[in-house]
Parts: sequence; C-alpha cells; structure tokens
Amino acid sequence: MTEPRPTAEPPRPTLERRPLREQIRQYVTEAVVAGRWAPGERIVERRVAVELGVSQAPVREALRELEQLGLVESEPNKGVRVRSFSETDLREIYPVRAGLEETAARLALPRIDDERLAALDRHVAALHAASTAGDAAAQVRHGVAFHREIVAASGNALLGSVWEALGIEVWTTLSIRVYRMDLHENAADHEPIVAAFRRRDPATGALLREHVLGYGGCALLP
Amino acid sequence: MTEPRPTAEPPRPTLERRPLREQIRQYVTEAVVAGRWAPGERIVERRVAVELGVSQAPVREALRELEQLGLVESEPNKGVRVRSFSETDLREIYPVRAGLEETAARLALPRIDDERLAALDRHVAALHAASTAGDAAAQVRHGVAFHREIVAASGNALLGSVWEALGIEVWTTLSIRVYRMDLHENAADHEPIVAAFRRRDPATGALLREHVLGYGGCALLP
DNA sequence: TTTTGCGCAATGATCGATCATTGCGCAGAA
DNA sequence: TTCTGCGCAATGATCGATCATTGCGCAAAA
Repeated sequence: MTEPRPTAEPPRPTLERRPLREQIRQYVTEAVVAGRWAPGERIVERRVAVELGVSQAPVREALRELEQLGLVESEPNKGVRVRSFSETDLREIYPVRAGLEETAARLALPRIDDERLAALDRHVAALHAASTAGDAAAQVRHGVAFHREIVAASGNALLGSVWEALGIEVWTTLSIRVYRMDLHENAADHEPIVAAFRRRDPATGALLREHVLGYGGCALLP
Repeated sequence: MTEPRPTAEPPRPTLERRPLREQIRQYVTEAVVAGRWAPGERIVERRVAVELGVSQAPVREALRELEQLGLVESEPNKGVRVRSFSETDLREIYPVRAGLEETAARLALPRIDDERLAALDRHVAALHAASTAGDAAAQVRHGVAFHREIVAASGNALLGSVWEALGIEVWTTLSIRVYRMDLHENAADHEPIVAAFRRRDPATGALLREHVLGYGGCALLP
C-alpha cells in the first residue's frame, strides 16, 4: 500500500538488510505451507532458534506474526503449534475477502484512473500468459496482484493493510496443496471486472464480490 | 468470538494470570488513548520497561501488537512512536467496518436464532439506558457490543478476528477525544436493524452498511 | 486396579547484557 | 560560511541465561 506504483522495485544493490525476524518468518512460513511441518506439530522456539543459528527472541516475534496470520496457533505457557487447517477454515476466508474487495471496488469506482486500469490489464495479460505456460505459482501470484491492485485503487490504506493481513497468497497455495483445490485463476474471469471499472458500472462491487465468492464456492474437490 | 454466550464471565477467582505483555499493552493503550502520550512522541522501549519495572522484551511485544492495531508506528532501527491520527485515518475505518459488517449480516441472516436476536434487543436496551443516563463510555461499550453480536452471529471466526483487529472501541474513544466526534450511539438507530433481522429482510446487510457509514459521515465536527 | 501427589524434564516467559544502527554535534577542509 | 566526515550517545535488535509453568511418569495410598 505504500509504493506509489507497482511497476518495479528500485534497483538498489540488495544489501540484505531485512530484520532477522522477517527472514525467520519466511522460513517458518515456507516450512508450514510446503507441508514439511505437519498440522498440529509443536513448534519449539528454541529448536527453531538452534536450527537457524539465532536466539529465541526473533523466533518468538516471527511466530507471533504468524499467529496473527492464522498459520500457527498458541496458548499461553503452552507454546505454538502448526494449525490444522480444516476445509471450513479455508472456506471462511472467501466471504471476508469478498466483502473487503467489494468495499474496495466501491471506493475505487469514482477515483480509478487510466493508469490503474492499464495496470489491471497488465495483470490480466500476465495471468493469461502464466495460464498458457501452465505455471501454477505464477497464476496465483498474478491473480493476487490483480486483486491487490483494486484494493490499492480504493485509496484506503487501512483497507489495504486489513486485506494484506489475510495472507491470500499463503492460503491459496495452502488450499491447492492440502485440499487439491482447483486452480481458479483464469484470465477470462477477470476481464469483465476491468470492463465494469472502465464503464464505471455501479454494480462493479457486487460483480467483484461474486467473483471472489466463486473462488470459495466451486473450488474445493473432495 | 470464543465465548459461546456473551452472558457473563465464569466467576473464577481472578488470580491475575494474564501475560505481562497484555498488561503492558493495556497500559500503553490507555496512555495513548487518554492523550497522556502525544502523537509523534517517541516510545522508548527501555524507558517504558523501567517505568513498569519489567524488562525490554515484553514491552517490545506489546508495542508490536499496538503497531498492528495502528495505534503506534515503527521503523526498523528507529523505534516506535505514537501515531498522529489525522481525520482521514479516523475516517478510513468506517468503510472497512461497514463492508465487514455487511458481510456479517449477510452470513448471519439465514442462521440467526431467537437467542441471538434477544441478545441484540438487550444491547439496544442497554444502549438506551446508557444514553438516558448520559454515560458516554457505556454508550460506546454497548454500541460496540451490538455490532460485535452481529459479527459473532455470522458464524465466521475469521471475520470475527478481522473485525476485532480493527479495535473499534479504541478508535471510537479516540475520535471522540481528539476530534470531538459526536457520540453517535443512540438506541433508535439500532432498532430497525434488529427488526430487519427478525423479518429476514435480504436488505439487512445494506441497511447495516449504511448505518455504519453514517457513523463516519456525519460525526466529525470541525 | 484406580487414584492421588510428588518430582523432574521440557519449554515458554522474562530478564539483563551486548551488538549494531542511527542521529547529531563539532572539527577541519573547501 | 558551507560542506564532510568522525566519534559519541541513545536505543533498537539480538543474545544467552534464568525464572515459572506445564505435562507426565511413577510410586504410594485407597
């Protein structure tokens, strides 16, 4: 929500100046999402600390952030464990996303400009390309970018941070792996939304809501 | 979102077993909301730690939680400071709330039961009483409880946690203090919503959305 | 056999100390 | 005078150690 344009990173020489905590968070996330750490499994702070050659403190902070994300759960004095994701858990996210994005669309509708619309077009094109290439990860990435663009277009920073806090990418990836959820990111579904924005259709919000709800509705295979 | 009924706390002997971090968070929150710590003011971890006779670690954790809440902001290696709340910041919350609660109403509509409806009635009554008594704090509290009840009725735990993460009570209190925002919690505004739920009106969601947006629209006094 | 405590090991919570970065003032160069 | 860079003080980030709680096994009592 901070960068004015989602064009490209400023090409600074990447001096690896991220806080430890962030790297640890990424490490744990990867382990959980990839399924290397099973649901229900204890995550012992010190063990992870030793594994990574750091101390307990940053691991703790990383785990707390992941708890906010819902990827792990913890009880006081009893530690953190990998959440076991029920199908219900994975489904619950879609109505919330849908509501947030409907709000985003409503706010964006009167203020979206050509530049932003062009960005949406680019995301759709990238999605199409990834789909043709059969690159599932890229499809997820560009699909999320499309929706993120709309949220950014709302101009409401709080909405942006709440939406980001949902951790869409993580959950989508997880859904695909755990429940073999269908890959629902296809370019064609997104085009009507851009068109609706272009013509300033008051129903754009509802359209986007249904679009997102569709992700949750038909995508789980038993 | 956890307790099955919002009736009363189980009367255990309160052995003060809350984590330090939580108490610290409450302390800092109170200081910021009451305005004892001015916007933009640095919050030095060690200073707070000394003030409270604890060490730096739990203060740090508490501050991170407050950062999530948006009450303070931080930059890496530069520490935490009290956020300066612009009127825009305070307004941004309402569309987000409105969208979330509209979603909650939609989800709750087919599954809300008499018990829950009765609870809503009780909240409205309590709001009325507080209003009559001129107890502003109680009005805020019961008003929030009303909306929380609806969110809980949605049965979507994620929605509940996202809504809670907005920290409505804190922001409402802050708005009133900083911008002398009107106290908008009056019982009459809430009754039509309960009635809409009772008759299972499909427009309940939209009604609730407009109700919440009304909070943000007319409430700021220059 | 079942129940009730005790005691230990594991580990989360907290602490005090150290490392590393940032901001700033001042001396010297331009 | 204005600009540069050094050095120090403040403080966030991280560490290693200690305190306190939890879970569990085992032995003694019922």
